[in-house]
Amino acid sequence: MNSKVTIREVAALAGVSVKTVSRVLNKEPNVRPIMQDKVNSAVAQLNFKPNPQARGLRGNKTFILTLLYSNPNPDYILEIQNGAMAQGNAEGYNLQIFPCDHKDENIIETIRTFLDASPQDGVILTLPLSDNHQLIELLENKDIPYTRISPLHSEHNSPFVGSDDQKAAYDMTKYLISLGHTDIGFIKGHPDHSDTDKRYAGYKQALKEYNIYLNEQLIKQGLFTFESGEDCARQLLAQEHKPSAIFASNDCMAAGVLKVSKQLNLAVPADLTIAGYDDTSVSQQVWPAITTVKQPIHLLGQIATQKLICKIKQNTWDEIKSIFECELVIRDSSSICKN
Amino acid sequence: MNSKVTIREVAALAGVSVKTVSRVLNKEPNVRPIMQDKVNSAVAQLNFKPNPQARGLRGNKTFILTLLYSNPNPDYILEIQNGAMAQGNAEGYNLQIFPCDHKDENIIETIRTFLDASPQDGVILTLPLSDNHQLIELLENKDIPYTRISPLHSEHNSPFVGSDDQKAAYDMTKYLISLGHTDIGFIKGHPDHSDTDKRYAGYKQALKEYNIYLNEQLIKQGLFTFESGEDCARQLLAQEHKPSAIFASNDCMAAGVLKVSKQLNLAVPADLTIAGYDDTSVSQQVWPAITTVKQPIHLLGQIATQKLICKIKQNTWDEIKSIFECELVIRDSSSICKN
DNA sequence: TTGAAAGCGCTAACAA
DNA sequence: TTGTTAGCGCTTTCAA
Repeated sequence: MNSKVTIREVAALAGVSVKTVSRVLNKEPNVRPIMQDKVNSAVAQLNFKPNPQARGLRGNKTFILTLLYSNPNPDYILEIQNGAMAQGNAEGYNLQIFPCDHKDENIIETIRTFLDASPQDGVILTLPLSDNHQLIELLENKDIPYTRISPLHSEHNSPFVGSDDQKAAYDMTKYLISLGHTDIGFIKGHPDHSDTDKRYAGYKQALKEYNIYLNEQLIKQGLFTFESGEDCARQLLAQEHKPSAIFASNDCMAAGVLKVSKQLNLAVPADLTIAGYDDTSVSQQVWPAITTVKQPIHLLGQIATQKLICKIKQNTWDEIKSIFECELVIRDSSSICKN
Repeated sequence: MNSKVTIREVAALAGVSVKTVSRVLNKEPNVRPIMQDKVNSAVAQLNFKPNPQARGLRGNKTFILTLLYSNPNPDYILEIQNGAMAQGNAEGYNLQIFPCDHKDENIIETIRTFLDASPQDGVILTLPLSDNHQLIELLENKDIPYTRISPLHSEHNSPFVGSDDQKAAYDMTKYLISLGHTDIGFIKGHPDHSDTDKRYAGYKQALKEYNIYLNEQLIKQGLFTFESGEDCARQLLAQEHKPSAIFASNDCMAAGVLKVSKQLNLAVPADLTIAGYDDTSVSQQVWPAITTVKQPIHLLGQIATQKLICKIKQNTWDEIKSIFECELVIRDSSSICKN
């Protein structure tokens, strides 16, 4: 399927041995500049592209990275994917995907089969797979390099990236407090996602800092789905002591809150301030648009990939972890508390 | 990175030649069942997985399919991707992705470079790339098998899949007419997408069938974006002769229409019926939820992949094209015309 | 600094 | 029906 030019033809045209061509291609030392020029011009003239399969076969490399995901949020995944692709491509790697279902009991076996059948140089894990211990053990046992995006803990000295969810949730809560809200409902995310705890921690931290009593009645357990957002909102708004603001752990759930508010004839933001998390398209496309937190998702995908490639090549020293700041995106669903 | 067991070890354990192992692995004829059993048990015992790279190098195959996309709709892409993955995986192929930007002037060069550097067995094209003639020529010249999803025309006898957009838009328009609407605004999609024309044709077809005059004032050119939906809605609703229903060519734009209606204090669906297209998450997460058209996206990805693999293997005869029906998803944004 | 030859794991061609 | 041998395109010995 690829161009038919081989290293032998390049060598012939350049008047050198194949090994010299190989050396130039791989930027190995100990080649005289004159030779390099000869080779480079032959390469250019023939439009030669080394065959990655052959390279891989010999060197046990594939130049393929795999993104493993099991996440219902397409905006998130696609942005991670694009970030990973951008970085990988820049460094000569291609990106393979493997969608899986983290609720599947046999997920580990499925992934094991996949890994056995599809050689790759490394794997990128997204939530909630980043926190799957069995999966991590599998990768460790198989000695496959991997990076994780937004895991809860560091493990086995493997590189990871994340965004400072706790700080972002803290900032958002502080922002809501600055608007005069003190009865701030909070909808937690899915218990399987480590993000859930970090966001909740940020919320608590802000309340504590401002000496606001943590009212358990205002905390509801969501599942990151629209429906769970609705349910929690109904519970929160049915209580005697209603919150004047609700901070949902993601945009989907915030959209659910918005729907319920409208059904209950609560004006947003006049009667109820709503905040979400993730800055997904839905947060912009509802009305009023939802105030939210924007994670640097593209960057997470990019840096995760960079770290992975570093680990694969083992040739440059790299920080094991990188945590990035999020930013608040203030939209129309939040305003000063009228009480 | 893969298991270290080679075909030679299997041959040794089974007491046969490597070629016989190879024959069994590839299900070639002319091997006695006794031999097959020997080989199979040795394979199982050693947990042998043939190395795809080596296989590929010899047979000039990679068992990798590439999904080329340049589409701002993450819900759509991810669903295509999952469908393609499901099918590919079932047939022993892996899926690689290559996101690109169809507005980039150098897109063809970018793709050419990618194709040269990354061997693959075939390529899947999504809109709007499915209609890019230069790209198709490139693939034809390089003799790389490809399938296209939802292209406007058939070309070079290459397989494609699509959904019957015209019929779906026709059905939706008919449904709106059945509710008593006659002044039905229509917001077209991006002119670069072939879907745009098909959906518009369906709209016109229904009007014609019901002898409803096609009022050019009610037709607006959108761009598939939320903002363009807003703009078109503002134009439509500022006119003296307002539509009682608006059919937007996708959900994003329909969400824009919904926003504008609310800003203009028009109740939906009481004062204005809204319909979208695509059944993306936003259509479910706004309130009221938007009546829309659901394409069998997963299936499109799946069948496109199936056809591609057929073409690669050239061993089974397969219909060059498959067109699937869409279904209407009636939600809360549509109701009987009160006039 | 350069090159010849061996071989990565597999399959195609040919021979037995 | 089965096995032997060559070689896919590249990189890695190891020798010059």
